[in-house]
Amino acid sequence: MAAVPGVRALLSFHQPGVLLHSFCLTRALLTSICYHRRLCSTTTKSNEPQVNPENKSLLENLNLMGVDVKMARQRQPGVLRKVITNEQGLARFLQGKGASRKVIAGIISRYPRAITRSIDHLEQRWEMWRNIFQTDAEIVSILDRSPESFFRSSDNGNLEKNIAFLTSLGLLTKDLHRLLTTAPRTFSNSTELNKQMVEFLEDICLELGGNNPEQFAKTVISRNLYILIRSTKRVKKNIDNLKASLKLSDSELLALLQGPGAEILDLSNEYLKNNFNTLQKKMASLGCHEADIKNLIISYPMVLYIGPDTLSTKLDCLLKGGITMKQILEKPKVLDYSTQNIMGRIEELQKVGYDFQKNGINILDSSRKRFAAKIVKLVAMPDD
DNA sequence: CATACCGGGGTCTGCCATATTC
DNA sequence: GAATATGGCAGACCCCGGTATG
Repeated sequence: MAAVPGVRALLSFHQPGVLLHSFCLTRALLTSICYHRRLCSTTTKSNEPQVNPENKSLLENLNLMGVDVKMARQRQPGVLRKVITNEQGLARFLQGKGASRKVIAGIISRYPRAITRSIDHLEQRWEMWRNIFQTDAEIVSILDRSPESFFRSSDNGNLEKNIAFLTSLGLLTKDLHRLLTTAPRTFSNSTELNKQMVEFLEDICLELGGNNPEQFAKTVISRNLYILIRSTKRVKKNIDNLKASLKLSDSELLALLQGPGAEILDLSNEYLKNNFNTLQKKMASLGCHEADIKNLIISYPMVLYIGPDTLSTKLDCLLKGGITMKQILEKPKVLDYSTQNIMGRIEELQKVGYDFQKNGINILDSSRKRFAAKIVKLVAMPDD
């Protein structure tokens, strides 16, 4: 089917003609001279070309396709020196899936090795992705977003094993869909690597006295879709740090990890530690006790996800609006909303004379729709 | 009926370093 | 020994609504 035009394109664009050949020699010579000039102080070796020349017809081809060749060269220089490539086939293939010229050019610019994949390979891989996605368009949008996720591995067998493995964990198609959408790299990991993370999570569960490690791993993964593209080293360090800095018991930690705590496990170690320290300082300066900090983090670990600056301005914004730290500690979910959103709401509420002390702050933790509806009512009946 | 509680959902790559393969 | 394959890293929230409850 599509393989035929692919092959034709391949042939028509890479005929090793005489002109091309002589160019290659010149190019090779120049490259070799440059190479030696740069390294002459340390090298006194042969005059054979050390680096193959770039494939001129390939470069022309890519230029015609609108590929950013400079970018491609910077990322994967070796690809541009290959004699046989499949850029035309790839382009046709992707076009057939609904990708625009611009998207295709962007894909090749950012991940040049894509043009080394055969049509058969592409079709097979696409089919496997299509088992999880409803439409080609969804896949195209992910390739546009992150070409590397799709093209980095040439091992379709491994992809198949990954899908089988993830399914065997009890993840449903719906979960796989979310996983592949959010963290497509997971599927290009070696199955071994994914297994390591799952086993690591299961071990953690057992160490902490849990009795359903499989369920634990599954829960953590579906709560934090990035887990599988992080190193076990990183996740382990975060868990250790949380345990130590919060002085958690095993069962407390277990509950935290399979609960809302899963969401912060993939953060970089330094970032998480740093956020913890700033939060601690900030809260201490606001008169909170150590227990308050622990409670806050256990009930709302996402507070550690928020960067120091954001968190600081957000808290200040709430306090300035007449809300107390005690209220925030009781309803930490208000911190979920953007500072801008909170600020706007506080302003609107002040206009209608809303009393946070009397009515609480739950109103800040509601959807736009609900908030707007509430405001309408408050305007109509400002007293109650 | 309004609100409080609670859980779910979207989204997140592009680069560098090292290992492996050809 | 090059090109490829794979692992790892830093980066850094916000929003919605079903449903129990009172």
